[in-house]
Amino acid sequence: MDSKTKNRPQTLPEGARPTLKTIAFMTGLGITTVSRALKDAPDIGAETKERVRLVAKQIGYQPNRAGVRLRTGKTNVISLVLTLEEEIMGITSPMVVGITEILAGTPYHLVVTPYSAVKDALAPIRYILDTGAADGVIISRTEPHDPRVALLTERGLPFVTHGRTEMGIVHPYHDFDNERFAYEAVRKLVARGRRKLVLLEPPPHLTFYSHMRAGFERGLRDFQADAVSFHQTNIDHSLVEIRDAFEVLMRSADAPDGIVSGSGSGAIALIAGLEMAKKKLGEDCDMVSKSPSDFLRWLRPEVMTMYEDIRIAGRELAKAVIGHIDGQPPETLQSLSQPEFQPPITRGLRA
Amino acid sequence: MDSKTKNRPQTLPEGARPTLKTIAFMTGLGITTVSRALKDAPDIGAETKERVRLVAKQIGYQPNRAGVRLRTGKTNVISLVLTLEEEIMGITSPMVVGITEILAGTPYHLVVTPYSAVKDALAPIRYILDTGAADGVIISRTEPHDPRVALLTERGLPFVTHGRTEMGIVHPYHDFDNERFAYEAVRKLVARGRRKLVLLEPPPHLTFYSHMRAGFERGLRDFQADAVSFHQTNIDHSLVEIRDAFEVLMRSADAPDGIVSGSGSGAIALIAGLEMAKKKLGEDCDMVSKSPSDFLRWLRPEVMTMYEDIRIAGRELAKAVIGHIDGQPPETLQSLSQPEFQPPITRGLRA
DNA sequence: CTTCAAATCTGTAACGATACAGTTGTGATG
DNA sequence: CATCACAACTGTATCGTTACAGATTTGAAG
Repeated sequence: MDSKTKNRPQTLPEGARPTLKTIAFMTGLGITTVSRALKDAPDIGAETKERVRLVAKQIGYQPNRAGVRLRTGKTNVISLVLTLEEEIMGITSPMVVGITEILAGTPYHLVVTPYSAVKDALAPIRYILDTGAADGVIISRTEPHDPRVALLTERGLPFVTHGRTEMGIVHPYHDFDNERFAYEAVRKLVARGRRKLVLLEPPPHLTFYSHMRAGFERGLRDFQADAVSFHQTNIDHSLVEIRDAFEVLMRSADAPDGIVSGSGSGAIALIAGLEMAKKKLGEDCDMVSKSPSDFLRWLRPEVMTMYEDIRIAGRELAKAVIGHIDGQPPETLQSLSQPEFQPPITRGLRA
Repeated sequence: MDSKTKNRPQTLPEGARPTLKTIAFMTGLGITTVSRALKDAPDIGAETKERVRLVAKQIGYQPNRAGVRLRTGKTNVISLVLTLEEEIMGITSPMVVGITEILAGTPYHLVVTPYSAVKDALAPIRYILDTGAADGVIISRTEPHDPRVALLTERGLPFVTHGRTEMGIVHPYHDFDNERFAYEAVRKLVARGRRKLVLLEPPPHLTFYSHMRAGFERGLRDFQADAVSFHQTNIDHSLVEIRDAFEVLMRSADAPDGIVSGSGSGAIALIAGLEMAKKKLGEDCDMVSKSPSDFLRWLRPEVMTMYEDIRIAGRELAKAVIGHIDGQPPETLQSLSQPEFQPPITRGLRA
C-alpha cells in the first residue's frame, strides 16, 4: 500500500453519523487535511478547503463533541449555576430563554447546575473547576466579597455574574440598576404626596442590598421624605412572614404611606398585609415595585411597577460569558440595565 | 521492561486531575484492572476492588465524561426540550428545579435545548438524534399524534413526555389530570349556584385540549349546567386578546356566570375583561382556575384555584426518563397528578 | 542540474475510557 | 506430574479530534 495513503479508511459503516474520516474518504484527502481545511488553516489550498466544506455540508457533518472535548479540553458548555431555593418566583424561566436565544447561534450548550443554598455555594463552582465541566459559568446572587468570583478568577475560568461585587476584581457582569430603581421609586412616591416611606429590601448579604438602600436613602434626602424602619423581613423571606410583619407595621402608629418593594412577589405579601390592617392601596398608601413579570400590572394596576427584564438579562449574560471566553477584556463586558416605569395596561378594546 | 508492566505510566503530571492512570500508578495495577474494579466487575478480586475504591475516593477521582462518551456513546445528559414561546408565564423554573433535584443524585447533567415553536418542533429532536447529544429527552406540549414521539420511539431514544398522546404507542409520561380538573371545576361552580359556564381552553392541537373539554362537558351533563361558547381565544393567546374577547362576551346577552380557566395567566386576562365589562368577580361571576403558582390565591382570593405542581412534575419526568434509560417498561413509567383545590391563604397573624 | 524555500498535504501520537482477547498463576483432577 | 478449569489480572485497539513533526511537490534561484 502506498505510504502516502496508509491511514485512509477502507470501508465506512453504513448509516453512522459522518466523521472526519467520512469526509477524508469521500474527498480522497487525509483526515488531518480535512480537519485543518474545516478550520480554515493557512496551509491548506483554497480549492481543497472549498471541496471539503462542500462535502461536509452535503453530508451534514458536525464535529463529535466528545472527540473535541477529549482532545482539546473545550467543552462547548456554558453552565448556569442556580440555587434551588431562589427559583420559587420563577426568575429562571425568562433567564434560561434569554441565554438560550444567544447560545442558539453558537456551538455552546446550556447546562443547568443547581445547588442548595443551604449548603455550600462554592460546591458547584468547585465541581466545574475540578471536572472541567464548562468553558464558562453564569452565577447570580452576588455578594460584595464573593468567594465564587475569587475562585473563578484565580483559576482563570471565564464567567459572568448577575449582580456586581466589591472586591477590586474587574469581571464581566450584568446588573439591574437597583440604586436608581429605589431612587426613582422614592421620587414617584413623593410626587404623589407620600412622605413616610418603607423599603422591602434584599437580604443584607447580597451586593444589591446596599445599592437599593443607597438609592432609597439618596431619594429620601433629595426629595425630603422620611424612612420607616422595616428590617424584620426581606425579599428572601416567605410571603407569609412578610405579610405578617407588614401587617404589624401597618397597624402601628408608625405606619408608612409609601412602599418601595424590591421584588414582585414580595409586593404581593405587602399588599396582603396592608389589607389585613384594613388599609387601602392607592388611598392610604402607594406602592412602587420592581417586577419581573406582568401579573401585578394586570391584577393591581394601582401598584406602580418598574420592569426588570430577566430575559434581556439572560441575553446580556450569555453574550458576556462568551466574550470573556473569547478573550475580550472584562471591562468591556459589563452592563447595567436601567429601570423604567411601565405604562399601565391599555384599558380600551382592541388595544 | 517486564512485559507484564509494559503499559504502566512512568511519570504523572503534577496537579492535573486524576485519571484511571493515576490510580493505576498508585495501586501498581493495570489501567484496565482499575477500570473494571471501579465498575465492580466479577473478575476482579475483592481486596483489589477495595484498594482501588479507597484510592479513587482519596484522590477524588471522577471519570472523564469526554472519555466515557467517546468510547461508549453514553453522554450522561438529559435534554429538556422547550419552546422559547411557551415560557412566558414561567413554567420552566419550577420544572428545572424539580428535574435537577432528581438528577443531583445521578451522573446526569441537564441540558436545555430550545426551539422556536414558530419553526419546526422536530428540529431539536433531530439534532439530538443525529448528534447523539443526550441519553434521554423530556418534551412537553404533546399532541394526540405527536411526530416527536413517533420519531423518538422509532429511533429508540429514551424519552418522557409532559402530557399524553393518542397514537397507540406506550411511552413514559407525566400529566396533570385535566379531565378531572375541569370536571371538579364545574362541580364547584354549580355548587355555588352557577349554571352558565364558560371554559378558557388550551389550544385545540394539544392533547390536553380534549381532556379538558371532556371533563368540562361531563361536568355539565352530570351537574346540569350549560356551556357558553367561547372559542375565540385560548390559553396560548396574548393576555390582551383574551381580555378583549372576554369583555365582549361579558357584555353580551349570553354572559356566563361561571368561568373555568385552563391557565393561571389566562385567569388574569379574564378577570380584567370581566371588570372592564363592569362585572364583579365573586358576585356576578365565579371562577375556578388552574394555577402553577401562588399569586392568584394571594391577589384574588375569590378565585378558586387548583394547584398544578410543576416542580413535582419535573421530578416525575426526571425519574421516568431515567427509568426508561435503565430499561424499565414504559407502562410502569406513567403517572397522572390529581388536581386538588387549594385552601385559601391563612388570614390570621402567625399563620 | 542542483539547491532551497514555499505551499500543500500527511502520519503518528495523544486525550481518557472500555471491549475484547488474551496471559498468568493456582490448585484440583486424573 | 501432566492437564485443565478457574480466578485474577493485563495489553491492545478503538472511539473522533487535533498538535506536531514530517513528507512531497513545485518552481525559482544559483
